[in-house]
Amino acid sequence: MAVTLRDVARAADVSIATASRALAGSPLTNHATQRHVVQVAAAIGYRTNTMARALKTKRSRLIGLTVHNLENASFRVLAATVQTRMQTLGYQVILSISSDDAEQERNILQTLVDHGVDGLIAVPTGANAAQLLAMEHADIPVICAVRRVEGAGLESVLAADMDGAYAGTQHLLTLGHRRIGLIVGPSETTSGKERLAGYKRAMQEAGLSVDPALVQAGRYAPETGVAAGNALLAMAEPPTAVFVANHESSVGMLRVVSERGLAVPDALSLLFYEDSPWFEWQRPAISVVDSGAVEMAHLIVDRLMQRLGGVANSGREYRVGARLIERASCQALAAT
Amino acid sequence: MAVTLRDVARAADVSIATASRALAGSPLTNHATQRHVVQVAAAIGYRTNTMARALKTKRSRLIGLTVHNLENASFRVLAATVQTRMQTLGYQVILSISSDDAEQERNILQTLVDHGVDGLIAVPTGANAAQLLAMEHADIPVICAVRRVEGAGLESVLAADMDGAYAGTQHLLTLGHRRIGLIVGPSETTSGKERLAGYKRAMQEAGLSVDPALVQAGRYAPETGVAAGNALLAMAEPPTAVFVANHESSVGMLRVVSERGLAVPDALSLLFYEDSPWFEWQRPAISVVDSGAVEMAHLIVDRLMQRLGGVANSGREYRVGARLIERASCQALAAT
DNA sequence: CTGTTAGCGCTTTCAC
DNA sequence: GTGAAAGCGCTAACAG
Repeated sequence: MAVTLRDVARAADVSIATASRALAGSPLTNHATQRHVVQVAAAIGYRTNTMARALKTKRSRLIGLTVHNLENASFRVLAATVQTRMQTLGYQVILSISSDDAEQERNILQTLVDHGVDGLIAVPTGANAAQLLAMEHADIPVICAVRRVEGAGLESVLAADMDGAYAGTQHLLTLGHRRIGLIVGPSETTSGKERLAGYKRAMQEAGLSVDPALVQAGRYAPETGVAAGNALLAMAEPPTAVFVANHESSVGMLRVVSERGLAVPDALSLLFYEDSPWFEWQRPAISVVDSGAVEMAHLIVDRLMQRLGGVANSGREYRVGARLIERASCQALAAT
Repeated sequence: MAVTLRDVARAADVSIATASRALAGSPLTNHATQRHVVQVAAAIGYRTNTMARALKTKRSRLIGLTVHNLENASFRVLAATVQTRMQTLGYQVILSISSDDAEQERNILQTLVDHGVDGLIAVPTGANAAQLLAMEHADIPVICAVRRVEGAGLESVLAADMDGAYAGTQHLLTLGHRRIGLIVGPSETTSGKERLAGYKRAMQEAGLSVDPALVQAGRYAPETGVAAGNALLAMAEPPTAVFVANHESSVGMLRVVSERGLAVPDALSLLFYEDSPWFEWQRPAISVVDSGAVEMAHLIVDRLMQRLGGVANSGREYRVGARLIERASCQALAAT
């Protein structure tokens, strides 16, 4: 059997209550006994039983983290960063993968509540607003990450997708490009919608009309990249630059470019979205609009810690600014 | 306050013990009362408090999972697969990232024990054998994944790296290649050592001597790929095929090939290790020796469930066979 | 088959 | 400042 507080108390010749206080560093303890107890505890290898403590205090020092998957770079970085930081803050994270499925998410949330998590960081599917709200109501702070839950008043930290797409498009515009292809996510998704809006805004501000044939929306998958890329490059008057604002389809686009033997950036400028180690090592290295997954993760942890510390739900939405990383895949359009 | 077993008992007009049994589906319960209790419990929204149960039963239905990072494809797949399957089996997973650091691993293991995990799946650093053994001793089964802990007698499921490298090399040999470059991991790592051994065995069986200049060992990082790739291709008599058995350096090698303008597979055959979506979408699609991360993950879960079910530690080492996936990057060497 | 009872190991009033 | 005692919500003997 493991050594319990009772053993510590006995060994230190104090009451179990005093032992508890001493270990908790309570201010109502004699400094000398305090040190003594701590020392004895260490000597006999005492470890406080988290289950017992959780049962008593209703604080498990566990937090839940749900993501759609671990393949997407943002989610992966989120998972790694959140777990690493929470660990140093004395919390453990229970990871769950929802596959962006509402039903699965529902089960996960229930289980997480059952396990008494103190807080939740969720990349939500968007479909379980009521349940998320119930958690908040049960004093379990929830922070939405990357995606938002419409009208639930939950704190969320998101990427500044509209600004990012705007900045990316503008970069291409500044380089002299006029026919700029866009490959983007489905318009049902927030990021798909917002990135498209950013692109349109930049185009319009530049006095350009948006050619519908130039914007290709599709699932976040490599296949989208090849279909959209081919559609774009097969046009009678193809774009001189393509902005792939759909991370997963980047590979697909890369394949199309290689199959068509197009030289980047001479024959075609390429700009991707969300950085990945691959892009930097690619030849030519790919310029990207990075959405700041690491920074988002940090902000998320900061927000959760505030909430865990007792700060009320601000219901606020935070945005982490995108950043343009110029590498070698975009070139000024040669003057005609 | 949440609804407790006491509330269920009261509402169903039975004792708290009977309620407990009924909910647990104990065979010592009248079928009618059983159903009644279950029904009442559902009606009033009862959820068993896992902390209380854990305190009593010493079973938390939590398992620990430690990986070096989430970037490596094998670890990532392991994490995703393990969590998904364990969830369906009624367990939650506490994820921890060790960064392949012995000290961090030590802290993590301690914390996991403190949280009362029922079992552990670890990609070990190899440095904390004693602690892992102590866990086994404390009736917490541990399964080592991907890496082994030397002489600890822990159950491990590993990739068949020697066989994989052998098969890969042989594939190239069969294609007529004689000068085959190898980029491999550090010889301090099991996989580095074993893959090198597999390569050597294949070469020797083919009656070829191993040219030391043809084998380049280095860290699992892109940089290794460019350094090693350049070293190989700058040789007076460069290899006609390169086997990159160091996953992380694949990108680096790809860059070198592209910078040198080498046509794959015409001028150089390329074979990678551990599959990644990128390889399939690359043009030409890259052939790989896949180490079967998904299969490993499943076997790991199976083993852990056995152990959790009471089966004793077999101390056995399992190997999941590698599989050659032929795509378009390897070509028969043109007859001279 | 069901109820009573005794804790699991800890925190936290409440007295002293 | 310290101790005694009362549970947190649950399971598991032990009786009946």
